[in-house]
Amino acid sequence: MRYAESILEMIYKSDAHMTAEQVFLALKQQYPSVVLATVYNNLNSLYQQGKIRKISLEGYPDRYDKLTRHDHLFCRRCGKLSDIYLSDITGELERQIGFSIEGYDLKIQYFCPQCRAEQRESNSVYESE
Amino acid sequence: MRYAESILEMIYKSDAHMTAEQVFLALKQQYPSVVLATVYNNLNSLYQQGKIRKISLEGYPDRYDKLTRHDHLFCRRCGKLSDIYLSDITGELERQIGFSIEGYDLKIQYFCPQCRAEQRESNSVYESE
DNA sequence: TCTAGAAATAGAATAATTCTAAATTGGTGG
DNA sequence: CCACCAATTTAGAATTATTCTATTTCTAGA
Repeated sequence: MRYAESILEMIYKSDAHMTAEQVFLALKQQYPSVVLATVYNNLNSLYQQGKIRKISLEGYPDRYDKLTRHDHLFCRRCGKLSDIYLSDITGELERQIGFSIEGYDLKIQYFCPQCRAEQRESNSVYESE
Repeated sequence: MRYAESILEMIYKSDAHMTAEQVFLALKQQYPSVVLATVYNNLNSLYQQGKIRKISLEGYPDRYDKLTRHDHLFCRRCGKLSDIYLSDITGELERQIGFSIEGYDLKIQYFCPQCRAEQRESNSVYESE
């Protein structure tokens, strides 16, 4: 795992929700010989060890994220993902469920301001269902 | 949208978190001429109209689900997805965030009892990190 | 009945991810 | 210092899910 440390650091320093491809491109700057499959190997291994998060978004490639507690806003229209810091509900969940959990992903669906505006526009012309 | 009603009904009657492929196979029983692309078209259109949920799981194809409020338990090891009924926190989220949302997906990561057992087994032989 | 628009079909294309096999690396004991 | 082993990386093929394009079929209204 020659690259695991660099990848981990990269993910923790950024809040860009990087895809494997993006991690690959960034890593390539430092290690030009690295290939995409290696990045996938490393990311999967880090994920399995529970050192990073993996975020699946419908219609977009998987993204990797730090474990640092935070939640996500996901725009249903343009797919934009942003961080939002809400209080940690792990304890509450465990109490309700009755056993311990590894964590949770809270993805809040909304329409970002921009998409909201564009939607209003199109509605004013044709009244869609 | 000849099939939209059937698909919607199928999703609402089942709690199997069906993939597009599974919906396709089930629909084929009734309409042998239907093709997978049509199922994708219908599912996407239903999703865009906000009539069904789409669940993305890392490493598995997308699944479709009813809107009926419920949350998910996702086994980090075997990928099994099960429903869990926790109280609706939409109002609370909106209050914390300050604007209205379309909904939310709460995916709780855990190790299911079976995987928990298997993990204990392997740990008893080799102490892994 | 004719026409237009919407949806379905067929199958090719794309994109993300995994897999396989071979080469490389790093560490260990002789 | 060398040989060996296991783990990792590399290269590129393969797989899988999903979308796209072009063509055909369907349906409702003129």
